[in-house]
Amino acid sequence: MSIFSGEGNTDTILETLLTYSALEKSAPVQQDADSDDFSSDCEGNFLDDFTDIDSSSDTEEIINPGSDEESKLLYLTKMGYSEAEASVAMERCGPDSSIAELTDFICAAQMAKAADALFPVEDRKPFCNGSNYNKRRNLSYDLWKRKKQMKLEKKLLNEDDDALHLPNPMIGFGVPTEPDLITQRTLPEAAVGPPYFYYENVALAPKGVWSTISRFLYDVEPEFVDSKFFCAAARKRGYVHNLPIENRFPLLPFPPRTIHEAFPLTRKWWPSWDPRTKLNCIQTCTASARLTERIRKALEAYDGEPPLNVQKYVLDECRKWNLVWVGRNKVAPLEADEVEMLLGFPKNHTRGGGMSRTDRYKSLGNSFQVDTVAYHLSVLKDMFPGGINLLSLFSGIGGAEVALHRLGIPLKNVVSVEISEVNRNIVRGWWEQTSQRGTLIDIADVQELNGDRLEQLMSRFGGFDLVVGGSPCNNLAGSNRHHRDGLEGKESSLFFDYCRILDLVRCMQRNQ
DNA sequence: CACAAGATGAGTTTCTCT
DNA sequence: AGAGAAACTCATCTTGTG
Repeated sequence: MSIFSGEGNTDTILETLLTYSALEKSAPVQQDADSDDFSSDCEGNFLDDFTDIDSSSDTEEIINPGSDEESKLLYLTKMGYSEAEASVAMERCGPDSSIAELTDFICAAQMAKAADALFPVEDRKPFCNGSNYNKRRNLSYDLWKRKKQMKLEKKLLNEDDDALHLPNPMIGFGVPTEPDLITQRTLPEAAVGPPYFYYENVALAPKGVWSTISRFLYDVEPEFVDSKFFCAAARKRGYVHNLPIENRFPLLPFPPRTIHEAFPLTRKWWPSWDPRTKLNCIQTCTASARLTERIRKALEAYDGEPPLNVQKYVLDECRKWNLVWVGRNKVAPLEADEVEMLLGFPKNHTRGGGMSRTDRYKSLGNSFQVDTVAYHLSVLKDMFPGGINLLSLFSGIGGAEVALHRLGIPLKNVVSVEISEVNRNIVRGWWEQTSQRGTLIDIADVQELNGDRLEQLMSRFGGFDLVVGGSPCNNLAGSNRHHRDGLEGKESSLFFDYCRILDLVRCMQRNQ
């Protein structure tokens, strides 16, 4: 079994990583904080380190004892990498590879297999070779053994990263409506700004994804928050940021927090057997007219309450498609402007500008919940009374910009990177409509934002105060039947561009 | 071509019931 | 506790229509 599972995107990721590590600073993936630049001084340390390692303990195969290869192997294992990882890396990178190249390779490999890191043992197929009696006799034993092994691994895994378990209730360090509030945390030293950064993605990503994200973002513990504590719709998201968490304040007025408050007219038609008070997560697709018609017909056949099986069918569909009651036996999907309101955007924010109805739902479904994000960003208001310079990656329809604006934090200079032209139009339109006095620069492709371009922008603005980004979730989201490939997926791997750019900004800002 | 509708589960967490 | 059921999820691909 190869560490690279053959998905074509790993090359690109590797490339990104290599440019990223070429910055000659401590890579955030690096586990040992004490070795800042191991590529230059590791050579001298080889033999010293070599002596105090018990080389016979866990080596399965000895390759040329005393050779350069083995020294590297030991060095890597001492750095905390497994022996398997180290030897694969050496095999792939060749005998003359430096330690830096090897660690780069390993971290790319770890990343590439993050999704299936759950059960790293090779496929056990207890009866792969035909059908003899003995094998059949062993079947139940094998199954039992396998089950036991799985249980054990699960247990180990759980104990291993229980720091990344989703909190229940999902309130992160706190939300305005709940009493439990954490106001103190200690950030890893490497994470302390400037600039401040704020990264977002779906909370329910495949296993291992969030620990990878956290590892790449200076080991900052993600804050998992469900936006149902801020509005009438659920939205479970993880946020990794280095902002202070004391003295946060919410946007006012509070948005409606139940379906009935948000849509008072639905109350009249809401059947008693539909217990929902919150909507589910707003997604990118919406129910068709024909589905609502099917539901109407299913209900029409009954005078009073429909039988339980019909209730269940209707409720399941309502939950799946976020339908609300708009008439007798009539359900309907949310209108786009209603979604805008739920997510905290101004009405008609996504209207016009070349947006089709489908586009509108898609852009909204991919966006921030403004009140949630604003609550986290609110701490910036007192710190930057004169306004901030913002670097906004994967801006979408400008959730971060809207949040800061609604908080009353002036936007001095905003560099916004967004691939979709209609989305850029939306943000541009909003920018002009709200009479912003700062400068908005939009860039289509993150790849365009290389060191030179950043240097040019930063010298013009004097650096960035905040780097915001919610990288694509396509390959992480549960709704994706086809390519839920994890962080190495085609779109979701852009996360590593967020890291690359954030790192560049931090590095340049520090050296100015 | 643009747009809309319909078909397409799995992976995880959370709830429920012994 | 723990096994099984239920609930939930920032989606993609193909087809139809104008």
